[in-house]
Amino acid sequence: MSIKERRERERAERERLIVTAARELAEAEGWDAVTTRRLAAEIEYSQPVLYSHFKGKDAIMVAVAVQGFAEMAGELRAAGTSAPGPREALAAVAEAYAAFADRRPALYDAMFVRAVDLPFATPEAPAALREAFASLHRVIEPLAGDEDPDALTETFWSGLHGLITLMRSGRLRRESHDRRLALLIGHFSPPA
Amino acid sequence: MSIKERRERERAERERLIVTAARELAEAEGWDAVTTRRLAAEIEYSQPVLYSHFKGKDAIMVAVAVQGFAEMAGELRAAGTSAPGPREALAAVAEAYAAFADRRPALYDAMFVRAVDLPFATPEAPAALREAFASLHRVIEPLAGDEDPDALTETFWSGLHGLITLMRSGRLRRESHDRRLALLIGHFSPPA
DNA sequence: CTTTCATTCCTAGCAGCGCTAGAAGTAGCC
DNA sequence: GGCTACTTCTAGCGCTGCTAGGAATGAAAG
Repeated sequence: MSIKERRERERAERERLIVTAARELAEAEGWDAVTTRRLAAEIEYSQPVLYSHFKGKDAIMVAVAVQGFAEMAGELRAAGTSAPGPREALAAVAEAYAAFADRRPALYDAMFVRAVDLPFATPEAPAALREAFASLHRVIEPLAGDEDPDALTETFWSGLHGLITLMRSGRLRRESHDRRLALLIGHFSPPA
Repeated sequence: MSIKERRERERAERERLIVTAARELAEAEGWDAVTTRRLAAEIEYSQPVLYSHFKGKDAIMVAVAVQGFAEMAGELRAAGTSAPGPREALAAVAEAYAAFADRRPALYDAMFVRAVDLPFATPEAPAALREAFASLHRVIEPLAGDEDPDALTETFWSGLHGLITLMRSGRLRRESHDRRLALLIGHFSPPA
């Protein structure tokens, strides 16, 4: 049995290598630069090897996205707990979200813009994704009043996502990002 | 001179034909189906003809997007004027925006998701685009209070855009769209 | 009416893409 | 050492956006 185990270990190792290479290539040059040929060269195997691990290029992007969810969940969680009041907590999590998107644009793309073969608003969604959403939910809920906390969280999230994607595509000026973010936060916080 | 004029007229006609064909193909089957070969076949000319009118495929998408801005501007303007109060006006325009995006997903994509070779937050932006934005601005301004109306409009717009894109990519459940939209509107309206 | 010339347009092809069939090589087992 | 099963590679398919170079067209000149 030990031979088989070793092989499975090596296989898993190579799978990690693929995901890491894809992520690094995407972060360095964008997802358009991540072609199956480039990726194969990077891991020093031939192209078809990729397809013995993943169904296709999209599946590789999904794997990268899942890594991203885990990281984001950690950062949002940290941001949410170290705040004095509910209003500050919301601001901290929102800013952490925006900072993550800004620091890891390619990762954010894989998570929220490109890959779609991923269950989102269901219990089958990846645990890390549900956890990241929960961090948002946790800081929204105390401010929900008589409103539906789930829908409110989704709405606030949409606001963040819109700010980020429109800014990144050059449709919103970067200079006024902080002002817009503050406005969004303000409009989802109690009236002072 | 008349011969040259006739030719220019025919050329302009063919250019319209290209844009229309691209738009119809995109709306029927999505932008992935709009290949230069498909498009050339649709207008019954060879591929290179497209490149004598447009720099590339992206430029064709930009032309389609500009058409979209004009239509959206008209619809938003109409929605904004036929409302009794400022709160209702905001709701009407927001719903018109969401309805447009829902009815013409491919067009919305060209306008706000894909094509990027287009000046946005500057005076050089297409007139129709600035007009569409102005319709949003017009209904936000009365509700701005002491806040910056420009930044507030951009923030509200981001909220709409986020709702739409996240829903369309399957990341938000369609059933609760109305509830989210109402929450967004409510949080940018006076406290009752 | 024919020839010249400029313009328009098409055929053919390049380099790249995601993906896959089938051959070649490698490793474990008897 | 020889057989078997698995792994990995080479080669290629059909597609993409885009372009060079030649063929056809039609207006102007003799």
